[in-house]
Amino acid sequence: MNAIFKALNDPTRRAILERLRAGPATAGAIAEQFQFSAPTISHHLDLLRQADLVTSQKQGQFVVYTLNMTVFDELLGWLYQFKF
Amino acid sequence: MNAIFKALNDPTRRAILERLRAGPATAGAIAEQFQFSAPTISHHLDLLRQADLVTSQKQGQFVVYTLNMTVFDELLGWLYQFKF
DNA sequence: TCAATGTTTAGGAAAATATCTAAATTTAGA
DNA sequence: TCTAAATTTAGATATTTTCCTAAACATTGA
Repeated sequence: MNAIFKALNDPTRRAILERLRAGPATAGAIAEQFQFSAPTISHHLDLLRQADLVTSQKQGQFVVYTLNMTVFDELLGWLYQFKF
Repeated sequence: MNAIFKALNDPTRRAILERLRAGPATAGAIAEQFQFSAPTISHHLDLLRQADLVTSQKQGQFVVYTLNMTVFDELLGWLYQFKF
């Protein structure tokens, strides 16, 4: 839970998640959309992966990142305790 | 949105929210449940209030904090974009 | 009015975070 | 095999965050 909220507590990382809604993308393609350096984006992706919000698969020299929806269920479960 | 995720990115603050599920409580009553000093808890409550996750009313020398559920809807809305 | 109680504000120290550049690693392809 | 491209790792710095103690503020009630 800690890792999830930590990962979500950054506008760039949330924007990356929103980008991945459109489908998987390579680290480079993701980095292009932001003004930050590739290492900075790589670090953000690492935090998202630590929270299991994304998965990554190496494809040749590329690394493809994919949104992992299952973690959102855990988050929704936490939030719903406040609704009822 | 930023303020909400910032407020939720701390285990003590999340515990405070869970405490308030049981009903409103004074700053002092909340502080008693944790090992931290009163000023520290006061600061956490301030961040929760900035995110509008709680409201506060002064009642005499006490300040009563109440969970504000309406913000959770905003959060749920953000999360649901990933589900569909 | 004065002392006690509840809470917040101020100021500061230690730890965590976000960012950068430079360097290392891995793979593709000439 | 060598070079170029994609990505990550390492190391450094600036900012933010969390926590503390001391002080200030506000309210109650003797």
